[in-house]
Amino acid sequence: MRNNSPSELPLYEQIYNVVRQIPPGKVATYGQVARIVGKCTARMVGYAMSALPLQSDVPWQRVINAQGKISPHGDGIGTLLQRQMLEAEGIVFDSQGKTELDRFGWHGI
DNA sequence: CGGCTGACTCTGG
DNA sequence: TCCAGAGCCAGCC
Repeated sequence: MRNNSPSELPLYEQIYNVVRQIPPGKVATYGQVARIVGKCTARMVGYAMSALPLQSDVPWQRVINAQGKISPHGDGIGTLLQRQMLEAEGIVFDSQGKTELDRFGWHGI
């Protein structure tokens, strides 16, 4: 097993590790991921996501803000792409671009 | 080694 | 309901 010693892994990698655990069709908030990692804040998660390319092994698209909405980032291309990918997974957005965390929110493992 | 940047969240008005 | 400010930390140049 890859030593699961998180202390040896960079914080960003720990965050990515948690994000990879989010199952398809579900979404998690930055704060939620931060809470699972237990040693970083919601901002750290957002910063870590920004360091990821649009195409990566990490389902960064499933990470949204506490309002259940997608935070605008980049030129907006990534934001729109995120919404499209989430819709492709079955996530539904209302006219406000908001999703129901109560229904699609990830509860953790 | 110093400084800058960044996809959040909360509270108050 | 919307706007503004503060707190927070790691990675990169």
